[in-house]
Amino acid sequence: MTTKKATIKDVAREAKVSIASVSRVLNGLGGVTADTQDAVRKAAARLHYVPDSAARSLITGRTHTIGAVLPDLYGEFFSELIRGIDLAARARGLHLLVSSSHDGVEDAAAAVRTMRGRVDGMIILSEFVDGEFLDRNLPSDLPVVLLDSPVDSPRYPSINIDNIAGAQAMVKHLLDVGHDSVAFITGPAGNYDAQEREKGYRAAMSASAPDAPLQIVTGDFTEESGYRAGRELLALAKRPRAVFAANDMTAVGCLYAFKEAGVRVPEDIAIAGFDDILIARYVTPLLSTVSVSIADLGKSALLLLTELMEGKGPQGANTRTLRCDVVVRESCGAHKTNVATKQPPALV
Amino acid sequence: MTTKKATIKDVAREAKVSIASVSRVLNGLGGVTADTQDAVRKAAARLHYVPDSAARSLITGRTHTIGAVLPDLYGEFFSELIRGIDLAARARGLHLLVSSSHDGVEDAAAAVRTMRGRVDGMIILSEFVDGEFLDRNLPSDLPVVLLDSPVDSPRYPSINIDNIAGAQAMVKHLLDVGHDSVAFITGPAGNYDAQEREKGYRAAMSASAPDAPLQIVTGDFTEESGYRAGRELLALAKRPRAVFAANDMTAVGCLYAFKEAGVRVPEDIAIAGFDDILIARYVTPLLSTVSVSIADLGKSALLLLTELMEGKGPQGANTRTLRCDVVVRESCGAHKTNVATKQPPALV
DNA sequence: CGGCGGAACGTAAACGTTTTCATCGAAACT
DNA sequence: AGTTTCGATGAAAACGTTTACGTTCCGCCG
Repeated sequence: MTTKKATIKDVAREAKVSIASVSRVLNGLGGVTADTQDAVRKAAARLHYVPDSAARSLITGRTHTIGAVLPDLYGEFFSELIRGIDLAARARGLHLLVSSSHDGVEDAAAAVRTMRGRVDGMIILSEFVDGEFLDRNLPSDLPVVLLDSPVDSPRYPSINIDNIAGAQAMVKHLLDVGHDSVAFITGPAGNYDAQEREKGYRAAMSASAPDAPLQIVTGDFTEESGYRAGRELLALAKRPRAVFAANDMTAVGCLYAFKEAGVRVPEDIAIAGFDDILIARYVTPLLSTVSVSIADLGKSALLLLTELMEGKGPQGANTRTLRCDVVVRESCGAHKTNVATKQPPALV
Repeated sequence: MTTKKATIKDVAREAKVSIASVSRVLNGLGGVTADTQDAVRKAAARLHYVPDSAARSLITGRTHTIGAVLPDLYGEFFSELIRGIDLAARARGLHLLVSSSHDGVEDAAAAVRTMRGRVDGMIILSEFVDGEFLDRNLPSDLPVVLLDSPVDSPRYPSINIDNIAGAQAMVKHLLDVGHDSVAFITGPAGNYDAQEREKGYRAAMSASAPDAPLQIVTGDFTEESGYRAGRELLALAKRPRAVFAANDMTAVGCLYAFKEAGVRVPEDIAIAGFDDILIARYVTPLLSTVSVSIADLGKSALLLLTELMEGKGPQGANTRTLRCDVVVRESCGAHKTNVATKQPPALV
């Protein structure tokens, strides 16, 4: 329809006012007669005027865009995380610039740097970033919120999942149900979440079953590693009564190993995971796990970021923690109270 | 570290040259002595200079950003789609601005409009858009690629999944295996994909089993609707030998309905779905389905978009179609000759 | 030796806004 | 009525780039 793109000058001419007045009207700054407002609005509509965001950014220094840096976009976790961020961002009129799939620290640095100047703030979830990394790659005045990061610096507030408490609660649950020995399948060596979950396992064991031996086999968050770990556990002289895996995919792999060997779950060995991925509701038996409200994580992150962007320093603690909940299904061998949990997640 | 943000002027002063030369060097335009180049590069590095993208966009009219408009970000499909787009975009040095979760046509229009001027091109997947919608909400010179859309306009090229062929192939497979009657569970009434898949079903039936009755029950892509549809099918006087569901979630719901009723799958009734979601590999029996390379869809879309952005009109047809493949697992009751080897190592 | 072409580089205009400042008239005090 | 105050408005500067256009200088050919 529009032949060329209309600028603020065109609108001013059309409305027979100055460009300053047009700007005032369109930004709702006040100090303009109702008549002028009307004239400007009409003219703008007539010309299909849309303010040029580049010019606006140039002079105001704000982009109304926030950046999300993630290690990947695939999988439930990131998918839902970014959805939570996007929803909260749109509610505030902010755009979302995403960047993912960083193979190494250099790749991540490049991603972060190219976002510089294009965003008003960033939400970063990456194993590669630490305080020094940020100091080096970002302007000191750019608000940043870290997700799921061990960094504890006053300059960079972070929001973490309460892995320790969640893991601890699940292991305690397994013990309470009557499983006197609980083994643990670890996650990748360097992974922060995995380390925290192991801490929770150790804490629960030493608190509730100080005499039971600690049985720990290594995994790496993949289903395959869970399968291997399952076979390893079966080969043990003294089999554990229950297994707590660092995440759900590992638990599922372990489950298949047991099934294959004819070991019944949960009658012979109980299994529990962490994350509450969708699959947990579709395997047989239904997988007990620890659930995290990932969308909430994204939303909280964006909220904190906007506070930062509005100049409010991080109020209160600079590290917030997100609660997680034990979800009892079938695989942990507890009484089958709530089977209704296999419903798909209709809405959030 | 840096006290203030350095501008091109600062670099020019530091290197004792003009800003024009700085620009030339940094953009690799040539016409500059090796000496000057060196001086500029050194100065820029010393000051941690990063060009202001807003100023650059203002004068060049390019943002090096592409926008992705999706109905949602949740679920495997969108998750992987956006990942494919992001990967391809980064490979070309383009940024990705996402916008999702549009409840209605007005919401979508607002999203599309606010992106105007912030992006060099857009990839749109939305049931709300048609040619008229785009004409109304977008500048006529903005390159756009439509995904999975019935719009067939020379101005707006689109990339579609070959739903018809995929559905047709799957239904033919079910018939070939020996199931003489195949029922169909539909998707949401207005959904384009769902309609195409139904067409495929009808085509296969009339081609390979013209005498068999068409048994069609309605669903809406949700697991619950599949469950209801399953019960409906069981109540039928003449039960079908096989069921083809418009998507995997529906198929899974149907599967549960059968299981609950003591009907064996695939011995009593075979089931097949569409999409090849992750869950298809975890239900019992393993779900046969039609797989689509979603990441490829995203990648193709971005490729086409970049061609458009570089001025090349849509070469060849303005509608491209992406192939899909029948994945034979257990639920369709075929002989387990070709158990695809791309499965996770779990259940064998 | 004079003019000429071209390479290297600088000056300044342009991009489309926001915002400060000045101007002007009218309303509101004394 | 004179002065002040204030609200509405416009002119112009500023934001940080890219780029068209000059300028300078050098080597080269006639």
